[in-house]
Amino acid sequence: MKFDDKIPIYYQIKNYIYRQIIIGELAPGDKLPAVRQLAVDLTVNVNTVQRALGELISEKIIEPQRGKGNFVTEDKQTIEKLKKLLITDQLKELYENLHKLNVTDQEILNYLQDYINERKQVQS
Amino acid sequence: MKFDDKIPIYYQIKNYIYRQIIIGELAPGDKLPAVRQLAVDLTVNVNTVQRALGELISEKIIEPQRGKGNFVTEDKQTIEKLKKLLITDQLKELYENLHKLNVTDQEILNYLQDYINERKQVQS
Amino acid sequence: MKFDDKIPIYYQIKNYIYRQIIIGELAPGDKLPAVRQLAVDLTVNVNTVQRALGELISEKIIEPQRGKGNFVTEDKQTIEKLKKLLITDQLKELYENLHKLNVTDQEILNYLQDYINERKQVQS
Amino acid sequence: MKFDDKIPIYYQIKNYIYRQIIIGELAPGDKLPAVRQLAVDLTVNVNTVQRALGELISEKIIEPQRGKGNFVTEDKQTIEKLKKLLITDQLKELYENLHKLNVTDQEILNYLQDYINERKQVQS
DNA sequence: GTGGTCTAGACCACG
DNA sequence: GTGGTCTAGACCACG
Repeated sequence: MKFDDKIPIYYQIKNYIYRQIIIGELAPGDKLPAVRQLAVDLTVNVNTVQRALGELISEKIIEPQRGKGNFVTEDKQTIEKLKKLLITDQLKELYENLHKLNVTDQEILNYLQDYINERKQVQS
Repeated sequence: MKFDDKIPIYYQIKNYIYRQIIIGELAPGDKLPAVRQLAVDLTVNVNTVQRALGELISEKIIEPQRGKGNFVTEDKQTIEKLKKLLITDQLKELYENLHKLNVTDQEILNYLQDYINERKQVQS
Repeated sequence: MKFDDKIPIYYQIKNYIYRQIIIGELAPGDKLPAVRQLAVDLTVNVNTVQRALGELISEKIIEPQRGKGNFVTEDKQTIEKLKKLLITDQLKELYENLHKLNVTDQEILNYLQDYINERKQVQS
Repeated sequence: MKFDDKIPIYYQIKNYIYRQIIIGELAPGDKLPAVRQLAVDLTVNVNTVQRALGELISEKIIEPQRGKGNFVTEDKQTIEKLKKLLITDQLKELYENLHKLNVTDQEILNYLQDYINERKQVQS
Protein backbone atom coordinates (compact mmCIF):
# COMPACT_ATOMS: atom_id res chain seq x y z
CA MET A 1 0.00 0.00 0.00
CA LYS A 2 1.17 3.48 -0.92
CA PHE A 3 0.89 6.24 1.62
CA ASP A 4 0.41 9.95 1.10
CA ASP A 5 3.22 11.52 3.07
CA LYS A 6 1.16 14.62 3.87
CA ILE A 7 -1.28 12.64 6.01
CA PRO A 8 -0.48 10.55 9.10
CA ILE A 9 -0.04 6.91 8.19
CA TYR A 10 -2.21 5.71 11.06
CA TYR A 11 -4.98 7.86 9.65
CA GLN A 12 -4.66 6.35 6.21
CA ILE A 13 -4.74 2.89 7.75
CA LYS A 14 -7.97 3.78 9.51
CA ASN A 15 -9.50 4.77 6.19
CA TYR A 16 -8.18 1.62 4.57
CA ILE A 17 -9.93 -0.53 7.17
CA TYR A 18 -13.09 1.56 6.92
CA ARG A 19 -13.14 0.72 3.24
CA GLN A 20 -12.49 -2.98 3.71
CA ILE A 21 -15.47 -3.11 6.03
CA ILE A 22 -17.76 -1.09 3.81
CA ILE A 23 -17.13 -3.10 0.68
CA GLY A 24 -17.62 -6.28 2.67
CA GLU A 25 -14.06 -7.48 2.27
CA LEU A 26 -14.28 -7.58 6.05
CA ALA A 27 -17.79 -8.68 7.00
CA PRO A 28 -19.51 -8.09 10.37
CA GLY A 29 -18.04 -10.44 12.93
CA ASP A 30 -14.96 -11.18 10.83
CA LYS A 31 -11.61 -11.33 12.51
CA LEU A 32 -9.11 -8.76 11.32
CA PRO A 33 -5.65 -9.97 10.38
CA ALA A 34 -3.35 -10.06 13.39
CA VAL A 35 -1.80 -6.73 14.25
CA ARG A 36 1.62 -8.02 13.38
CA GLN A 37 0.36 -9.41 10.10
CA LEU A 38 -1.23 -6.11 9.16
CA ALA A 39 2.04 -4.39 9.96
CA VAL A 40 3.82 -6.70 7.53
CA ASP A 41 1.15 -6.37 4.83
CA LEU A 42 1.19 -2.58 5.02
CA THR A 43 4.94 -2.42 5.62
CA VAL A 44 4.56 -0.18 8.62
CA ASN A 45 5.44 -0.54 12.25
CA VAL A 46 3.26 -2.50 14.64
CA ASN A 47 2.72 0.55 16.81
CA THR A 48 1.38 2.49 13.87
CA VAL A 49 -1.17 -0.23 13.21
CA GLN A 50 -2.03 -0.27 16.90
CA ARG A 51 -2.73 3.42 16.86
CA ALA A 52 -5.14 3.05 13.95
CA LEU A 53 -6.89 0.08 15.55
CA GLY A 54 -7.04 1.88 18.89
CA GLU A 55 -9.11 4.61 17.31
CA LEU A 56 -11.35 2.16 15.48
CA ILE A 57 -11.99 0.44 18.79
CA SER A 58 -12.95 3.65 20.53
CA GLU A 59 -15.27 4.32 17.60
CA LYS A 60 -16.85 0.87 18.11
CA ILE A 61 -16.11 -0.11 14.52
CA ILE A 62 -14.05 -3.03 15.70
CA GLU A 63 -14.09 -4.93 18.98
CA PRO A 64 -11.08 -6.49 20.61
CA GLN A 65 -11.29 -9.91 22.21
CA ARG A 66 -8.46 -10.42 24.65
CA GLY A 67 -5.90 -12.82 23.31
CA LYS A 68 -8.00 -13.62 20.27
CA GLY A 69 -7.78 -10.61 18.03
CA ASN A 70 -9.91 -7.77 16.74
CA PHE A 71 -13.31 -8.32 15.18
CA VAL A 72 -15.54 -6.21 12.94
CA THR A 73 -18.62 -4.98 14.81
CA GLU A 74 -21.71 -7.13 14.34
CA ASP A 75 -23.84 -4.00 14.30
CA LYS A 76 -24.67 -3.51 10.65
CA GLN A 77 -26.26 -0.17 11.35
CA THR A 78 -22.96 1.19 12.57
CA ILE A 79 -21.40 0.10 9.31
CA GLU A 80 -24.22 1.56 7.25
CA LYS A 81 -23.84 4.89 9.04
CA LEU A 82 -20.12 4.80 8.47
CA LYS A 83 -20.60 4.30 4.75
CA LYS A 84 -22.98 7.23 4.48
CA LEU A 85 -20.65 9.40 6.51
CA LEU A 86 -17.66 8.62 4.33
CA ILE A 87 -19.58 9.29 1.13
CA THR A 88 -21.02 12.54 2.40
CA ASP A 89 -17.62 13.66 3.61
CA GLN A 90 -16.23 13.10 0.14
CA LEU A 91 -19.05 14.97 -1.57
CA LYS A 92 -18.79 17.81 0.89
CA GLU A 93 -15.09 18.17 0.35
CA LEU A 94 -15.44 18.20 -3.43
CA TYR A 95 -18.32 20.61 -3.32
CA GLU A 96 -16.72 23.06 -0.94
CA ASN A 97 -13.34 23.00 -2.58
CA LEU A 98 -14.78 23.64 -6.03
CA HIS A 99 -17.08 26.36 -4.72
CA LYS A 100 -14.06 28.08 -3.26
CA LEU A 101 -12.77 28.16 -6.84
CA ASN A 102 -16.01 29.84 -7.93
CA VAL A 103 -17.27 26.77 -9.76
CA THR A 104 -21.08 26.72 -9.81
CA ASP A 105 -23.31 23.78 -8.90
CA GLN A 106 -24.09 23.04 -12.54
CA GLU A 107 -20.45 23.24 -13.53
CA ILE A 108 -19.48 20.80 -10.80
CA LEU A 109 -21.94 18.29 -12.20
CA ASN A 110 -20.72 18.87 -15.73
CA TYR A 111 -17.09 18.55 -14.76
CA LEU A 112 -17.81 15.30 -12.97
CA GLN A 113 -19.80 13.97 -15.94
CA ASP A 114 -16.92 14.89 -18.26
CA TYR A 115 -14.39 13.32 -15.95
CA ILE A 116 -16.33 10.07 -15.83
CA ASN A 117 -16.79 10.03 -19.61
CA GLU A 118 -13.09 10.57 -20.18
CA ARG A 119 -12.21 7.73 -17.86
CA LYS A 120 -14.54 5.43 -19.74
CA GLN A 121 -12.95 6.30 -23.08
CA VAL A 122 -9.46 5.76 -21.77
CA GLN A 123 -10.56 2.45 -20.39
CA SER A 124 -12.20 1.24 -23.58
CA MET B 1 -8.92 30.54 8.72
CA LYS B 2 -9.40 27.05 10.06
CA PHE B 3 -6.77 24.42 9.47
CA ASP B 4 -7.10 20.68 9.20
CA ASP B 5 -4.66 19.39 11.76
CA LYS B 6 -3.98 16.23 9.75
CA ILE B 7 -2.31 18.17 6.95
CA PRO B 8 0.74 20.45 7.19
CA ILE B 9 -0.30 24.06 7.60
CA TYR B 10 2.18 25.33 5.03
CA TYR B 11 0.49 23.02 2.55
CA GLN B 12 -2.95 24.37 3.34
CA ILE B 13 -1.66 27.91 2.95
CA LYS B 14 -0.37 27.04 -0.49
CA ASN B 15 -3.83 25.88 -1.48
CA TYR B 16 -5.35 28.99 0.01
CA ILE B 17 -3.17 31.19 -2.16
CA TYR B 18 -3.81 29.02 -5.22
CA ARG B 19 -7.50 29.72 -4.70
CA GLN B 20 -7.07 33.45 -4.22
CA ILE B 21 -5.28 33.58 -7.52
CA ILE B 22 -7.74 31.39 -9.39
CA ILE B 23 -10.79 33.33 -8.31
CA GLY B 24 -9.03 36.57 -9.18
CA GLU B 25 -8.91 37.84 -5.63
CA LEU B 26 -5.23 38.07 -6.48
CA ALA B 27 -4.93 39.07 -10.13
CA PRO B 28 -1.89 38.53 -12.36
CA GLY B 29 0.78 41.03 -11.39
CA ASP B 30 -0.82 41.80 -8.04
CA LYS B 31 1.39 42.14 -5.00
CA LEU B 32 0.71 39.61 -2.26
CA PRO B 33 0.21 40.91 1.27
CA ALA B 34 3.48 41.17 3.19
CA VAL B 35 4.61 37.93 4.74
CA ARG B 36 4.11 39.32 8.21
CA GLN B 37 0.64 40.49 7.30
CA LEU B 38 -0.28 37.08 5.93
CA ALA B 39 1.02 35.50 9.12
CA VAL B 40 -1.26 37.76 11.16
CA ASP B 41 -4.27 37.21 8.88
CA LEU B 42 -3.88 33.45 8.99
CA THR B 43 -2.81 33.47 12.68
CA VAL B 44 0.18 31.48 11.76
CA ASN B 45 3.90 31.80 12.28
CA VAL B 46 5.94 33.81 9.78
CA ASN B 47 8.17 30.82 9.09
CA THR B 48 5.17 28.77 8.08
CA VAL B 49 4.06 31.40 5.60
CA GLN B 50 7.60 31.60 4.23
CA ARG B 51 7.65 27.89 3.60
CA ALA B 52 4.39 28.06 1.62
CA LEU B 53 5.57 31.03 -0.42
CA GLY B 54 8.90 29.35 -1.07
CA GLU B 55 7.18 26.48 -2.79
CA LEU B 56 4.89 28.79 -4.77
CA ILE B 57 7.95 30.63 -5.99
CA SER B 58 9.66 27.45 -7.14
CA GLU B 59 6.43 26.57 -8.94
CA LYS B 60 6.55 29.96 -10.70
CA ILE B 61 3.09 30.83 -9.42
CA ILE B 62 4.45 33.88 -7.67
CA GLU B 63 7.60 35.87 -8.29
CA PRO B 64 9.61 37.64 -5.62
CA GLN B 65 11.02 41.09 -6.30
CA ARG B 66 13.87 42.03 -4.03
CA GLY B 67 12.79 44.47 -1.37
CA LYS B 68 9.38 44.91 -2.93
CA GLY B 69 7.50 41.75 -2.11
CA ASN B 70 5.93 38.82 -3.92
CA PHE B 71 3.85 39.17 -7.07
CA VAL B 72 1.37 36.90 -8.81
CA THR B 73 2.72 35.61 -12.11
CA GLU B 74 1.68 37.60 -15.17
CA ASP B 75 1.43 34.40 -17.18
CA LYS B 76 -2.31 33.77 -17.43
CA GLN B 77 -1.79 30.39 -19.02
CA THR B 78 0.04 29.17 -15.94
CA ILE B 79 -2.94 30.23 -13.87
CA GLU B 80 -5.38 28.59 -16.24
CA LYS B 81 -3.45 25.34 -16.07
CA LEU B 82 -3.37 25.56 -12.31
CA LYS B 83 -7.12 25.91 -12.17
CA LYS B 84 -7.68 22.88 -14.36
CA LEU B 85 -5.21 20.88 -12.34
CA LEU B 86 -6.86 21.71 -9.06
CA ILE B 87 -10.31 20.86 -10.38
CA THR B 88 -9.16 17.60 -11.91
CA ASP B 89 -7.34 16.66 -8.71
CA GLN B 90 -10.56 17.16 -6.78
CA LEU B 91 -12.62 15.12 -9.20
CA LYS B 92 -10.06 12.40 -9.28
CA GLU B 93 -9.92 12.18 -5.51
CA LEU B 94 -13.70 11.99 -5.20
CA TYR B 95 -13.99 9.47 -7.98
CA GLU B 96 -11.27 7.17 -6.72
CA ASN B 97 -12.31 7.33 -3.12
CA LEU B 98 -15.93 6.49 -3.93
CA HIS B 99 -14.90 3.75 -6.32
CA LYS B 100 -12.88 2.20 -3.52
CA LEU B 101 -16.20 2.04 -1.65
CA ASN B 102 -17.75 0.18 -4.59
CA VAL B 103 -19.89 3.13 -5.62
CA THR B 104 -20.60 3.03 -9.37
CA ASP B 105 -20.19 5.90 -11.83
CA GLN B 106 -23.92 6.48 -12.01
CA GLU B 107 -24.29 6.38 -8.24
CA ILE B 108 -21.54 8.95 -7.83
CA LEU B 109 -23.43 11.32 -10.09
CA ASN B 110 -26.69 10.66 -8.29
CA TYR B 111 -25.13 11.16 -4.88
CA LEU B 112 -23.64 14.45 -6.00
CA GLN B 113 -26.94 15.59 -7.50
CA ASP B 114 -28.70 14.71 -4.24
CA TYR B 115 -26.07 16.46 -2.19
CA ILE B 116 -26.40 19.64 -4.22
CA ASN B 117 -30.20 19.53 -4.03
CA GLU B 118 -30.12 19.13 -0.27
CA ARG B 119 -27.80 22.05 0.13
CA LYS B 120 -30.14 24.21 -1.94
CA GLN B 121 -33.08 23.29 0.22
CA VAL B 122 -31.26 24.03 3.44
CA GLN B 123 -30.15 27.34 2.00
CA SER B 124 -33.59 28.49 0.87
CA MET C 1 -18.60 -11.71 35.03
CA LYS C 2 -17.41 -8.40 33.70
CA PHE C 3 -13.77 -7.56 33.85
CA ASP C 4 -12.06 -4.21 34.08
CA ASP C 5 -9.68 -4.25 31.14
CA LYS C 6 -7.20 -2.00 32.92
CA ILE C 7 -6.42 -4.67 35.56
CA PRO C 8 -5.05 -8.17 34.96
CA ILE C 9 -7.85 -10.70 34.82
CA TYR C 10 -6.09 -13.17 37.09
CA TYR C 11 -5.99 -10.42 39.69
CA GLN C 12 -9.71 -9.78 39.40
CA ILE C 13 -10.38 -13.48 39.71
CA LYS C 14 -8.41 -13.56 42.95
CA ASN C 15 -10.60 -10.82 44.33
CA TYR C 16 -13.69 -12.64 43.15
CA ILE C 17 -12.70 -15.74 45.09
CA TYR C 18 -11.75 -13.69 48.12
CA ARG C 19 -15.28 -12.35 48.09
CA GLN C 20 -16.92 -15.74 47.67
CA ILE C 21 -15.05 -16.92 50.74
CA ILE C 22 -15.77 -13.87 52.84
CA ILE C 23 -19.49 -13.88 52.21
CA GLY C 24 -19.59 -17.59 52.94
CA GLU C 25 -20.56 -18.60 49.47
CA LEU C 26 -17.47 -20.73 49.83
CA ALA C 27 -17.28 -21.90 53.45
CA PRO C 28 -14.13 -23.11 55.26
CA GLY C 29 -13.30 -26.58 54.00
CA ASP C 30 -15.47 -26.26 50.91
CA LYS C 31 -14.17 -27.56 47.64
CA LEU C 32 -13.77 -24.95 44.94
CA PRO C 33 -15.30 -25.65 41.53
CA ALA C 34 -12.91 -27.47 39.23
CA VAL C 35 -10.45 -25.22 37.45
CA ARG C 36 -12.06 -26.01 34.11
CA GLN C 37 -15.48 -25.26 35.51
CA LEU C 38 -14.32 -21.92 36.88
CA ALA C 39 -12.82 -21.11 33.50
CA VAL C 40 -16.18 -21.76 31.85
CA ASP C 41 -18.15 -19.85 34.48
CA LEU C 42 -15.90 -16.84 34.19
CA THR C 43 -15.47 -17.24 30.40
CA VAL C 44 -11.78 -17.13 30.87
CA ASN C 45 -8.88 -19.31 29.89
CA VAL C 46 -7.86 -22.16 32.18
CA ASN C 47 -4.32 -20.78 32.49
CA THR C 48 -5.69 -17.52 33.81
CA VAL C 49 -7.67 -19.31 36.49
CA GLN C 50 -4.61 -21.37 37.37
CA ARG C 51 -2.57 -18.25 37.89
CA ALA C 52 -5.15 -16.79 40.26
CA LEU C 53 -5.44 -20.02 42.24
CA GLY C 54 -1.68 -20.35 42.39
CA GLU C 55 -1.44 -17.07 44.25
CA LEU C 56 -4.32 -17.93 46.57
CA ILE C 57 -2.51 -21.16 47.45
CA SER C 58 0.71 -19.38 48.27
CA GLU C 59 -1.34 -17.01 50.44
CA LYS C 60 -2.78 -20.06 52.27
CA ILE C 61 -6.32 -18.95 51.46
CA ILE C 62 -6.95 -22.20 49.64
CA GLU C 63 -5.23 -25.56 49.91
CA PRO C 64 -4.78 -27.98 47.07
CA GLN C 65 -5.31 -31.70 47.65
CA ARG C 66 -3.67 -33.86 45.04
CA GLY C 67 -6.18 -35.27 42.64
CA LYS C 68 -9.12 -33.95 44.65
CA GLY C 69 -9.16 -30.24 43.98
CA ASN C 70 -8.72 -27.00 45.88
CA PHE C 71 -10.27 -26.37 49.28
CA VAL C 72 -10.98 -23.23 51.26
CA THR C 73 -8.74 -22.98 54.31
CA GLU C 74 -10.26 -24.30 57.54
CA ASP C 75 -8.56 -21.50 59.46
CA LYS C 76 -11.35 -19.06 60.18
CA GLN C 77 -8.95 -16.51 61.57
CA THR C 78 -7.18 -16.29 58.25
CA ILE C 79 -10.52 -15.57 56.63
CA GLU C 80 -11.44 -13.01 59.25
CA LYS C 81 -8.14 -11.22 58.74
CA LEU C 82 -8.65 -11.29 55.00
CA LYS C 83 -12.03 -9.64 55.36
CA LYS C 84 -10.64 -6.86 57.53
CA LEU C 85 -7.77 -6.35 55.14
CA LEU C 86 -10.02 -6.05 52.13
CA ILE C 87 -12.31 -3.59 53.87
CA THR C 88 -9.45 -1.47 55.12
CA ASP C 89 -7.85 -1.47 51.70
CA GLN C 90 -11.06 -0.16 50.22
CA LEU C 91 -11.43 2.56 52.84
CA LYS C 92 -7.82 3.55 52.47
CA GLU C 93 -8.11 3.84 48.73
CA LEU C 94 -11.25 5.98 48.93
CA TYR C 95 -9.79 8.16 51.66
CA GLU C 96 -6.47 8.75 49.96
CA ASN C 97 -7.91 9.33 46.53
CA LEU C 98 -10.41 11.87 47.78
CA HIS C 99 -7.80 13.59 49.93
CA LYS C 100 -5.66 13.99 46.84
CA LEU C 101 -8.63 15.94 45.44
CA ASN C 102 -8.58 18.18 48.51
CA VAL C 103 -11.78 16.73 49.93
CA THR C 104 -11.84 17.01 53.73
CA ASP C 105 -12.66 14.22 56.19
CA GLN C 106 -16.08 15.67 56.89
CA GLU C 107 -16.84 16.11 53.22
CA ILE C 108 -15.93 12.51 52.51
CA LEU C 109 -18.46 11.36 55.08
CA ASN C 110 -21.10 13.72 53.72
CA TYR C 111 -20.50 12.64 50.15
CA LEU C 112 -20.79 8.99 51.14
CA GLN C 113 -23.97 9.65 53.12
CA ASP C 114 -25.43 11.48 50.12
CA TYR C 115 -24.40 8.71 47.77
CA ILE C 116 -26.08 6.07 49.92
CA ASN C 117 -29.25 8.15 50.26
CA GLU C 118 -29.46 8.63 46.52
CA ARG C 119 -29.08 4.94 45.88
CA LYS C 120 -31.89 4.20 48.32
CA GLN C 121 -34.21 6.62 46.55
CA VAL C 122 -33.48 5.22 43.14
CA GLN C 123 -34.09 1.75 44.48
CA SER C 124 -37.43 2.55 46.11
CA MET D 1 5.91 9.45 41.36
CA LYS D 2 5.21 5.85 42.26
CA PHE D 3 3.20 3.72 39.90
CA ASP D 4 0.96 0.76 40.61
CA ASP D 5 2.25 -1.96 38.34
CA LYS D 6 -1.18 -3.51 37.96
CA ILE D 7 -2.53 -0.47 36.11
CA PRO D 8 -1.20 1.03 32.86
CA ILE D 9 1.16 3.90 33.55
CA TYR D 10 -0.47 6.15 30.97
CA TYR D 11 -3.72 5.66 32.84
CA GLN D 12 -2.18 6.66 36.14
CA ILE D 13 -0.68 9.72 34.52
CA LYS D 14 -4.13 10.71 33.27
CA ASN D 15 -5.45 10.51 36.81
CA TYR D 16 -2.49 12.47 38.12
CA ILE D 17 -3.23 15.31 35.73
CA TYR D 18 -6.94 15.14 36.50
CA ARG D 19 -6.01 15.72 40.13
CA GLN D 20 -3.63 18.57 39.42
CA ILE D 21 -6.41 20.32 37.55
CA ILE D 22 -9.08 19.67 40.14
CA ILE D 23 -7.06 20.94 43.07
CA GLY D 24 -6.12 24.00 41.06
CA GLU D 25 -2.44 23.17 40.91
CA LEU D 26 -3.11 23.54 37.19
CA ALA D 27 -5.65 26.33 36.71
CA PRO D 28 -7.88 26.85 33.65
CA GLY D 29 -5.79 28.23 30.82
CA ASP D 30 -2.50 27.18 32.44
CA LYS D 31 0.15 25.66 30.27
CA LEU D 32 1.11 22.12 31.19
CA PRO D 33 4.80 21.33 31.55
CA ALA D 34 6.36 20.35 28.24
CA VAL D 35 5.81 16.72 27.28
CA ARG D 36 9.51 16.04 27.60
CA GLN D 37 9.64 17.75 30.97
CA LEU D 38 6.71 15.69 32.25
CA ALA D 39 8.48 12.56 31.05
CA VAL D 40 11.54 13.52 33.10
CA ASP D 41 9.50 14.50 36.18
CA LEU D 42 7.53 11.25 36.12
CA THR D 43 10.54 9.20 34.98
CA VAL D 44 8.65 7.60 32.15
CA ASN D 45 9.06 7.62 28.40
CA VAL D 46 7.87 10.55 26.31
CA ASN D 47 5.52 8.31 24.36
CA THR D 48 3.82 7.20 27.53
CA VAL D 49 3.16 10.82 28.47
CA GLN D 50 1.92 11.44 24.93
CA ARG D 51 -0.56 8.62 25.22
CA ALA D 52 -1.99 10.05 28.44
CA LEU D 53 -2.17 13.57 27.00
CA GLY D 54 -3.71 12.25 23.80
CA GLU D 55 -6.64 10.90 25.73
CA LEU D 56 -7.00 14.07 27.80
CA ILE D 57 -7.13 16.02 24.54
CA SER D 58 -9.86 13.84 23.08
CA GLU D 59 -11.74 14.34 26.37
CA LYS D 60 -11.38 18.14 25.95
CA ILE D 61 -9.71 18.44 29.35
CA ILE D 62 -6.64 19.95 27.77
CA GLU D 63 -6.17 21.73 24.48
CA PRO D 64 -3.06 21.58 22.35
CA GLN D 65 -1.72 24.69 20.69
CA ARG D 66 0.56 23.76 17.82
CA GLY D 67 4.15 24.43 18.66
CA LYS D 68 3.24 26.11 21.96
CA GLY D 69 2.21 23.32 24.25
CA ASN D 70 -0.84 21.92 25.98
CA PHE D 71 -3.21 24.08 27.98
CA VAL D 72 -5.85 23.32 30.61
CA THR D 73 -9.34 23.94 29.26
CA GLU D 74 -10.78 27.36 30.07
CA ASP D 75 -14.19 25.79 30.52
CA LYS D 76 -14.63 25.64 34.28
CA GLN D 77 -17.80 23.63 33.91
CA THR D 78 -15.89 20.80 32.29
CA ILE D 79 -13.54 20.79 35.25
CA GLU D 80 -16.39 20.91 37.74
CA LYS D 81 -18.04 17.96 36.04
CA LEU D 82 -14.77 16.08 36.05
CA LYS D 83 -14.42 16.59 39.79
CA LYS D 84 -17.90 15.29 40.49
CA LEU D 85 -17.33 12.33 38.23
CA LEU D 86 -14.10 11.35 39.92
CA ILE D 87 -15.64 11.61 43.39
CA THR D 88 -18.71 9.64 42.43
CA ASP D 89 -16.59 6.97 40.80
CA GLN D 90 -14.66 6.56 44.02
CA LEU D 91 -17.79 6.36 46.16
CA LYS D 92 -19.37 3.91 43.79
CA GLU D 93 -16.36 1.66 43.81
CA LEU D 94 -16.18 1.63 47.61
CA TYR D 95 -19.88 1.09 47.95
CA GLU D 96 -20.12 -1.73 45.44
CA ASN D 97 -17.01 -3.51 46.60
CA LEU D 98 -18.11 -3.46 50.23
CA HIS D 99 -21.63 -4.52 49.31
CA LYS D 100 -20.17 -7.50 47.51
CA LEU D 101 -18.65 -8.39 50.90
CA ASN D 102 -22.12 -8.19 52.46
CA VAL D 103 -21.36 -5.01 54.37
CA THR D 104 -24.53 -2.97 54.96
CA ASP D 105 -24.98 0.72 54.24
CA GLN D 106 -24.79 1.60 57.92
CA GLU D 107 -21.70 -0.52 58.43
CA ILE D 108 -19.96 1.19 55.53
CA LEU D 109 -20.54 4.55 57.16
CA ASN D 110 -19.36 3.25 60.53
CA TYR D 111 -16.25 1.70 59.05
CA LEU D 112 -15.40 4.92 57.28
CA GLN D 113 -15.98 6.96 60.43
CA ASP D 114 -13.73 4.58 62.39
CA TYR D 115 -11.08 4.69 59.72
CA ILE D 116 -11.03 8.47 59.75
CA ASN D 117 -10.89 8.58 63.55
CA GLU D 118 -7.97 6.17 63.62
CA ARG D 119 -6.05 8.22 61.11
CA LYS D 120 -6.58 11.32 63.23
CA GLN D 121 -5.25 9.59 66.33
CA VAL D 122 -2.18 8.28 64.56
CA GLN D 123 -1.56 11.74 63.22
CA SER D 124 -1.86 13.55 66.56
C1' DG E 1 11.73 24.85 22.21
C1' DT E 2 7.29 22.22 21.59
C1' DG E 3 4.24 18.60 20.23
C1' DG E 4 3.21 14.78 16.55
C1' DT E 5 4.41 10.73 14.34
C1' DC E 6 6.99 6.82 13.43
C1' DT E 7 10.34 2.87 13.91
C1' DA E 8 12.65 -0.94 16.27
C1' DG E 9 12.49 -3.79 19.78
C1' DA E 10 11.06 -5.66 24.26
C1' DC E 11 8.14 -7.80 27.89
C1' DC E 12 3.64 -9.04 29.70
C1' DA E 13 -1.27 -10.99 30.09
C1' DC E 14 -4.12 -13.98 27.95
C1' DG E 15 -5.69 -18.04 24.82
C1' DG F 1 -0.21 -16.90 18.72
C1' DT F 2 -2.53 -12.41 19.93
C1' DG F 3 -3.01 -7.78 21.53
C1' DG F 4 -1.37 -4.16 25.17
C1' DT F 5 2.05 -1.40 26.99
C1' DC F 6 6.38 0.60 27.34
C1' DT F 7 11.16 2.30 26.19
C1' DA F 8 14.72 4.47 23.33
C1' DG F 9 15.55 7.14 19.76
C1' DA F 10 14.61 9.66 15.48
C1' DC F 11 12.71 13.16 12.28
C1' DC F 12 9.29 16.60 11.14
C1' DA F 13 6.07 20.78 11.41
C1' DC F 14 5.49 24.73 13.81
C1' DG F 15 6.72 28.88 16.94
